[in-house]
Amino acid sequence: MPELPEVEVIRRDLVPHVEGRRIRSAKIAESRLTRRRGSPREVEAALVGRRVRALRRRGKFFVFDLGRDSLIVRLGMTGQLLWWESGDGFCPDQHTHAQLTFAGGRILSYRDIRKFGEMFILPTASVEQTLRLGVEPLDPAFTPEALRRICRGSTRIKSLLLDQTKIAGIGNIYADEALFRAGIRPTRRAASLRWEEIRSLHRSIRAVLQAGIRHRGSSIANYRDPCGQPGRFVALHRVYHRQGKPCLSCGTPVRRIVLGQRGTHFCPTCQR
DNA sequence: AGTACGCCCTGGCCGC
DNA sequence: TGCGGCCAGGGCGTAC
Repeated sequence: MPELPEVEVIRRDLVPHVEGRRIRSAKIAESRLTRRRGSPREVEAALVGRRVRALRRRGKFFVFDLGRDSLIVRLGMTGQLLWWESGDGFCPDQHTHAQLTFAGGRILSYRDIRKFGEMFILPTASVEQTLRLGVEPLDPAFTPEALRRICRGSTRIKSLLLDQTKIAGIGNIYADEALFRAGIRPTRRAASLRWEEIRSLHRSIRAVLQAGIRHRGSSIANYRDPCGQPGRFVALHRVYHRQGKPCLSCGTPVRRIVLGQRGTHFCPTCQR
């Protein structure tokens, strides 16, 4: 399940390969991929012959800047971007739904078992307004004050962390991990957080995302980097998928509840 | 405005 | 061994 850290790791791995390189051919074999906007043929046509000027990230989205247009890719639950060339072992299978061949012959494949991901073209100038994403949590603009402004209303703090229009890039894993590190129960109403708790949560969000990047992401099931390698951060999870196991701080069994249709993990002793 | 629920989709797992 | 049924869950649409 790629969240901000996984997308950032993939982006950094791909930048030296794709930036400045021209797309020689494009094949999109699964029409579901382009469901948000355009058709596979239209997306292919917008890609062929274009040069990747920059590869950026916005929340959980990749933004391939092609000049006037940008290619937007979101991995959903099981999407993978794989960088390879013929002869190095990778073999496209029935889950490989798109393939971009770059000048020089190397290939960027999009593989996605559950097809929750998507791929579409936007005019570069309208990317920001179309994606409608909140603040980047690793950007200097994300201050404790900014978090406090977001923490309004009666929504539960975990649901708020998952709301991409408020903060971009946090998913289920990093939300649970950030709340544990901040000692805040996921069911707390956002507006009830005290200033000290907001500052602590702000620190925790940034720390957990940076740790995720440092350890090359969390591989629960399907996450792989562009070379097919899993991330290591899962070994450092303190609550996520640890239900029933002792809390690493106090020994209380980690509890799992469902909140906003999401599995939610927390320590009932450490998180108040 | 917040929350619940169904939908998309498939592999993995459980029970029989 | 095999098969039906359920579950995971990001984001979106719909309903209350």
